[in-house]
Order: sequence, then structure tokens, then C-alpha cells
Amino acid sequence: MDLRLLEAFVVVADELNVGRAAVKLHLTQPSLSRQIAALERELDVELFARVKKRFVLTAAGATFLRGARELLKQAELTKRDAQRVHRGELGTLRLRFVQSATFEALPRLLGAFREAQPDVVLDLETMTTIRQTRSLKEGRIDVGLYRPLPGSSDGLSRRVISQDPLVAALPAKHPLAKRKRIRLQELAGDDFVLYTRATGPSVHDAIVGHCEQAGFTPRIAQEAADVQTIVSLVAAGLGVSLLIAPTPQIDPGAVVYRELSDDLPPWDLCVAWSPDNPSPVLRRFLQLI
Amino acid sequence: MDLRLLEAFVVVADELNVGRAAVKLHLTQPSLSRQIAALERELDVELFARVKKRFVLTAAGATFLRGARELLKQAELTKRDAQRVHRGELGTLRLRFVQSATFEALPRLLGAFREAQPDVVLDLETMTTIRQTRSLKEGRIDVGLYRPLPGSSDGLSRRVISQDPLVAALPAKHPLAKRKRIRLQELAGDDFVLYTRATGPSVHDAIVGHCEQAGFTPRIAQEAADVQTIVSLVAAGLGVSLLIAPTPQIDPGAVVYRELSDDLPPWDLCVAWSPDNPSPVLRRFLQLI
DNA sequence: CAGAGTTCATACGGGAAGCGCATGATGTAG
DNA sequence: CTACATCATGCGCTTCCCGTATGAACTCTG
Repeated sequence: MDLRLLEAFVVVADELNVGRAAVKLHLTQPSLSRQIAALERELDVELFARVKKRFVLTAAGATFLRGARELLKQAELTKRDAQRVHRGELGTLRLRFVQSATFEALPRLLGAFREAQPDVVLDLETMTTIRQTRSLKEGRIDVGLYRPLPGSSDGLSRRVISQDPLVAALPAKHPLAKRKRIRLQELAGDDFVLYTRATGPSVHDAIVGHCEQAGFTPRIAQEAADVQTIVSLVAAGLGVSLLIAPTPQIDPGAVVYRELSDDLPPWDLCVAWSPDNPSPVLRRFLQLI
Repeated sequence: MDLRLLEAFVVVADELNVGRAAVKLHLTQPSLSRQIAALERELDVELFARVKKRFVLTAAGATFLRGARELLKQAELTKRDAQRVHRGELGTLRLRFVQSATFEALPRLLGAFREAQPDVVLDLETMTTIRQTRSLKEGRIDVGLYRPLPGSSDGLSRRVISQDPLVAALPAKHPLAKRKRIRLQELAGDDFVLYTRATGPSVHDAIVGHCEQAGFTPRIAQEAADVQTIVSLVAAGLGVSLLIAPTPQIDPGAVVYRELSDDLPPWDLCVAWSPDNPSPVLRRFLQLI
């Protein structure tokens, strides 16, 4: 059964006149006449009663008309949805991100994407860099947002979307809190609150590395798994910390952030994806960035 | 879009192997291969990703697969319903009947028809003979059940389904109640309870006619529009009546029915229909009687 | 690593199906 | 009663679709 026959049937049923219906369908009357006959033969049902050279819908024809309209509508929707999925306008984007992306990059990206593709469902979760790269390679997620080690390569496509400096987080009462910018070396005598090495080894190691390059080994008084906790601990006076900007907003009477005058390389924040991932939604997302 | 293409697509999506799918569809592999390509071209959507000479559903293909299955199912149902309507297995039968048919003929007919065609909706109502014949000719109803005047013709097709005698209805205390059968003439002195002439002129006139042929004019004490009322009035002792059998069941201590030994012609009960009515449900019904 | 086996795509010839034109059959209106 | 309207059918032509044969790319196995 061809949907073109159904379309023809619906128009003829509306017009009850083969000639006029044929004009609407850009066909000739004999052709349309035969299409209707073919449909009736295929169904083995008389759809029209030919009474005095005129067409009248039979009871079966009326029933079939309802069904045919429904079918044509459904077919159109099915086609349209497939096309939208193909164009990446419909579907799901599985996006994972490290915590330091949530303050500025993530809302900016998601806002723009949501506006461009409002019908794409976003599947969002935080995830460490290592798990992101593995999930990307195994096709379990579409996009990662993380900070790769400088010079490292993980076989994924990447694009840097922001370069963020390290800043010092100091309790407001700290002697250096009044300064605009400080040198790393000046923190040599302080206690440090850092990321736990287990959750983010690269950040942890790099910070320690920077300190050693500045001539001291940081005294780690406390570790914590997320930025909010670290900042709270700094506010509580347990020590100072080094964080990647942008940093969480917090009462400036408790914690202050200060630039470092050392010439440290900025941290890249990357969007990463698998070049093998054929997801049209992913393509749309990449168009945006 | 041809539904055969959808069927082909569904089978290929199930098998993910064009060769095996082609066998299932009684086609050759190249033909099926081209059908899939044609469908993709028509939709302008890649339904399968050809990765290393193997077929894998794309996201759009998966979406389209759901829609295609739904469409095929709907199409099958639509076709089946139209066929059932065409065969008279689905639809509505508009049947009207006079009151005297409700006691025996109507339940018998409806019981048999309902068993044969359980999916036909029955549209039932009582209606006088005159209105039935008019409604039948104007196509507002499909079947009538009434008692035509002997020898009359109304341009409708008819079939007699029962021939019912007139019986006398007497109060239980009536002197003739002990007799098995009585002659009409013996009721000459009684009061009569009859159908109102307005609702059933032919019955009324025929009964009066029979009485006159028996040598008297019935003294009409009371008229009533339906049988139940007439019987109640007879039970109350307001008079005797002549009714068409079968008669409503009632306490034999109040009313008794007695055969008439006069040689009166029986009353025909007819099924009537318009010969122009093309309703397949009507055809089914007529097959039954 | 080479060769057999799978699997999808394409070239080609033949046949079926569908289209338009012309015309027939039947009913309607002035 | 004639001109018009309407649906069906015959005919020639084109187009589309099928099957066969074959090519191209990948896989599996000894």
C-alpha cells in the first residue's frame, strides 16, 4: 500500500469528483480513477459507490477515510522526527564536566546550546577528567569538559574554550590579604588546603610542582574533594589554597582571591569529543563552539 | 512513501543484514539494498551507518524504526476495519419495531444476530408502522419490524417472520374465562379496551372490522397506547380486549387469554428493508433471516 | 599473511506498472 | 434533444523496479 494512494483517496473523498481531485493532485482524471480502483482492489473493499456516474463514500470508505487521514498525519510526523534527529535538532546530548567548569564555562555553553536547540535533552553530570576520557572513547558520553595536562594527548578531539589562571585563596585576616597580587614564594610558610590527589591528580601535582619551582614544598594541612569545601576550609582559617579561576562567589569578609605575579602558564579548559562519534546532536553542538 | 519500503526497513533494522532480510522479504539482496537507499533518499536521512560493510542503525534510524512499526500496525488495523465494515461485521444496524414484536420475534432475531456479528452496534427503538415505512424509504433506518395490512404494498422488501393469531384477553372473573376457546360474537355485550386508533390505526380498524363481521359493533370503554396498559386495564375489570399473540406474561389469576374459534386470518409480522439500502450490515442481517 | 567467505553497492537488461491522450458509456441540465 | 459533465477503458510510451552478474571492502581462518 502506497501512501500516495491514500493521499489520492483522501482528496477524492473530499471532492467526491475525480476530475477536480485530479487537478489538485497534478494528475489526469483517468490516472486517478485507476489509482482509486487499484486501492479498492488491494483492500478488496468498495470505498466508493458509483451511483449514477457519481462517487459516494460507502460505510467502509468512511471508516477507511478516518484511518487514512490518521495514517498520513502519523507518517508526516514520523518523517519529520527522523529528519530532525538527523539534523541534530532532536535527541540527547550526554555531557560531562569537571567541577571547575561549572562556574562560568558550563552555563555559558549550555545557555547558548539550549537556545539554538531547545528540543535536545541534555544529560548532565560532573565527572573526573580520567573517567571522561574513558567514557568518550567507549562512546558512553558525547562531550567532555575538562582540563588536560599541557602537552598530553588522549586520542580525542579537543578545543580550548578558556584559559584560566591560578589564584590564591586567602582567609580575609591573612597578612597578605591586603595586597593586590602576591608571589607564590610568599606562601612558603603557610598551611595549604588542596584537592585530594585521588580525585584530581593532575591539578594536585601541578600545584605542588609550581610551589617546588618557587622554592618550597607546600605543607598540606588538609585535603578536600571539591572547591566549595576547600573555600570553606580556607574561610575557617585552616590554611591558604591555590584554585583555578573562576572561583565560587563567597563573602569577601571571609575569603579573598588574589592574583599571582609568578608567570605561571594558564590552565586550559577543553571541550573534548570522540572523532568517531557520529551523533548529529554532537555535530550541532560542535558547530556552536 | 510506500509502506513496502517501511516493511523492508523494519526487517533490515531487525536483521542488520541485507542478505538475510532479503530472504525474509522474498527479494534479492541488491533489490533490497536499493530500496533502503531509496527510502533514505526520499527522507533525506541516513537511517543506517555503513561501518565496515556492516549496517548499524543511526539515531535517526532508531527513531524512524519506532515510527515505522507504529505506522505498519496502524495501516494493518485500518485495512482490517475497512474490510470488516465492507463485510458487514463492523458498523451499526438501525432497527425499529412495533410493540407486539418485542415479546418473541425481536429477542429471537437479536439474539441470533448478536451471536453472528458481535461487533455490530444495534440501534434499537420502538416505532409505529407508518413512521417505520417512511424512515426506511428515506434511509434513516435499516430494518423495520411491523405488521403490514394484508394485501398492501409500500415499495419496500419484506419477509414474513411469524403469523400470529388474535386472542381474547378476559378478566379472570369473566363468565367466559372458564372456556377453552370462545367465539367473537359471545363478546358482543362486553365493554372493550382497545389500542388508541391514533397510534395503530390498522390494528384498531381491523379489530373493529372483525367484530362487525361477527355481527356487532364493539363498545369501546377505554383506549390505551400500549399492550401492557391494555392488559392492566383488563385485569382491573374495565373490559375485555383482543390482542395479537404472543401476549405479555401476567398473573393468570387476573387475566386469561383465550383462543377465538372464529376463522380469522392471522397477522403477519414482517421484517422490512429498502432494496436500495447498500449497507453491508443490512446484507448480513438479511442473510440470517 | 594469503585466500576463501561475507557483505553491501553498482551496472545492465528485461518486464511490469503507471502516466497521459483519446475515446466510450452513462447520466444531467438547459 | 443536444451540449455538457463524469467515470471507465484502450493504447502507446516512459519510468521504475526486479533479478543476474559483478565489483569493492572487510573478516575469518589455516
